[in-house]
Amino acid sequence: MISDFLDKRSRLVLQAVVQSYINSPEPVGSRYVTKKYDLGFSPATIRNIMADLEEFGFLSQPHTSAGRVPTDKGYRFFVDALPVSEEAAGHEDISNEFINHFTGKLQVIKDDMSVLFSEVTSTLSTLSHYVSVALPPKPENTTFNRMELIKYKRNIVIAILLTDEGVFRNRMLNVPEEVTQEDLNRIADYINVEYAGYALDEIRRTLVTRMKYEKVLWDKLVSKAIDICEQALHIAEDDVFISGLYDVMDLPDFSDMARIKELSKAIKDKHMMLKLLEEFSESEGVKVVIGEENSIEDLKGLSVVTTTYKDGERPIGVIALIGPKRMNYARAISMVDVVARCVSKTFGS
Amino acid sequence: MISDFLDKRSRLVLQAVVQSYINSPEPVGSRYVTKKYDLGFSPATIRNIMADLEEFGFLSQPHTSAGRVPTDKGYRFFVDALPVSEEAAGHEDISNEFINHFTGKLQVIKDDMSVLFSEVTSTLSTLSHYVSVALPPKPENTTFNRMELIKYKRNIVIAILLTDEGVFRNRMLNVPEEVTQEDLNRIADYINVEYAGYALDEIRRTLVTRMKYEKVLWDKLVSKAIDICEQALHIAEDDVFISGLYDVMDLPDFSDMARIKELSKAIKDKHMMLKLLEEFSESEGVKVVIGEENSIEDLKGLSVVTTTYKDGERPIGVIALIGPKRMNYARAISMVDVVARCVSKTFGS
DNA sequence: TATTAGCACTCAGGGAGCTAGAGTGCTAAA
DNA sequence: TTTAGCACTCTAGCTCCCTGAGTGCTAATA
Repeated sequence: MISDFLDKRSRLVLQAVVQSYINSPEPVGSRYVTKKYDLGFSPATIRNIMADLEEFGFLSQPHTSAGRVPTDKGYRFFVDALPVSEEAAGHEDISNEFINHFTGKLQVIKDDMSVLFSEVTSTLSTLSHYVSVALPPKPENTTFNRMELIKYKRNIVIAILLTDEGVFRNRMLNVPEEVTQEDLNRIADYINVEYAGYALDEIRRTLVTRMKYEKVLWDKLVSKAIDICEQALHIAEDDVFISGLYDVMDLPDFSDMARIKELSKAIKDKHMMLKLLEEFSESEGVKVVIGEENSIEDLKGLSVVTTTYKDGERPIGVIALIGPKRMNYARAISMVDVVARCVSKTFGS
Repeated sequence: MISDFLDKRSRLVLQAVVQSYINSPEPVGSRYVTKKYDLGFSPATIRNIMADLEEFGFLSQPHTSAGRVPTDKGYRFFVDALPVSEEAAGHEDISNEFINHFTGKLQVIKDDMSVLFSEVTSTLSTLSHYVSVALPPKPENTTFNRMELIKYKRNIVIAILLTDEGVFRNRMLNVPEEVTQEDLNRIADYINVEYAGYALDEIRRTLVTRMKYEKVLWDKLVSKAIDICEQALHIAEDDVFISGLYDVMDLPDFSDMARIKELSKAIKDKHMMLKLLEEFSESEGVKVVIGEENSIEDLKGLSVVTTTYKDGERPIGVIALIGPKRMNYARAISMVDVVARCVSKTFGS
């Protein structure tokens, strides 16, 4: 445990330094700490403590005559020491009014996943000034409701996949010969009876073997219909919602091109984002990943705050904020948390 | 006509300067022109010509001892003087191989507008290194095919709007009382008979008055169904596809934060983009808008190259590239043109 | 008369040198 | 154990200066 190494005094100083650096990204000097945070020590004492903290790896100096800057380890300590109680965590600046308003807004657009999550990410990034990312419900947690096949033109069929969560996807299928709407109804009925109530990924597991039989029993159209299920089973890259590159440009951390380029490179690769968020798709509560702790190379200079939203008790998708390591963790955590709760409420109803 | 003012010599020099500045964004000196472009004159002569060109407003000097830089008027001359013949316009660097490959790719994904246009914009921005924007087919040019109403859960109905172009939109409707699938079929049949074959915007025009009657004749559900049509009639802001902010960061023109911020601000406002592109939605062929010619404030420092794609002969949507004023117009024009042709081909088939 | 060589002039950009100030570590005193 | 004092370090910003690229003008040239 970190607190084994650090006495109370050191912890206070460390927290003061991190807090100050989060407030404004300038190396923190000993004098500044004594002035701003009334710890009851002289600069000299603070200097000694800071030297110790540096030795332990919590702080570092950009150069000899500069103040101290937190290391990843320093941020980690700071985050772990944040008050965890629901209400104390900084929710106060996110009013109940907002929660009600936002939940109401989501309620209206909940039938369209893409609108819903665009709204979620854009709200989150506008409020936080960090980049926000969201993943729609995972197929593992999505239950097949039924499929509808509609004859569209001569040899084109539209297939619509419905799930209990309301997520649905549609595809156009080219069918070789002409089929009647009655045929289509029969095929859809067959599939619906077979698969209703299964989770999409359960279906996927049995799909490959089944398809061979189906192909024999029915015509090609059935296998095409099943194909759609298959397609709906994977979260596509397009399903990663990202917003806030513009908002982030206001932060001093991204005032030079190199950092912005780095960040946009990271979030441009939606596949990578997907991988990142999936790591956290099962976890409960808000998780914070700081700098080098990140498994993704391009994010090692940044921090990520993630949480899951739920359908009832089951986490079904992920919401995250990506910002500089010196991000306002308390605020980011509470924002992600509040928004996830709103989304959960929307799915619950 | 500009060529009235300028003799051949001046035009050659002007073109050389613009070309050179497009190749690399450094003020062009007289000596450089003589070295690089063999016009058969000494630097002194070039200097005289350049001084004239500056007087006419085609060139300007960042400061006295620097070379010349094109003004908007200079670019305009350059663009107008570009060879217009199809093949000479620089298509050679976009191979037939690419066209075939790309058209094939579009063919596969053409049933999903959002995938289609994401592909179009991302391809275009990756190839050109400029920001690319696209607008899906406009409702004026979209013909109502039919609507399907599917009972989903107890009091939720899914409505699906089909058009001849294959664009369709779906919405969930809350219905107050329980309705049967038969009811829904009857309602859909009614709407389909009434509106089949009309352009979506024609429907919109008659909608308001009709709705009052329908409401009396049928129940609320009908008006909800018509509501969906209404919703589908407008191009929503979400329907503007934009890509390439990352690609553009490699250009020296956007090597400082201010420019990038400006650009992202401009393209963040999708509503504005929509307005911009709609200006060109009826025009034939490729249009170029340079700097101050732009009606949108945030784009006055940039250039826009737009064209339309067609369904048969009718232009139905817009594709554009946004880049620095010193963009490679020849290349941008031919790229936009080629891609629009590919898209047109996809709609035609 | 049109072109060019020559020349004086201008100005941005970059490097050298300097200073101010913030911050440190160490030592010795409280 | 804490603190005051002090010498030391290093960056950021400033000025000064110089270089080089490029100009405009004038006079010579074809």
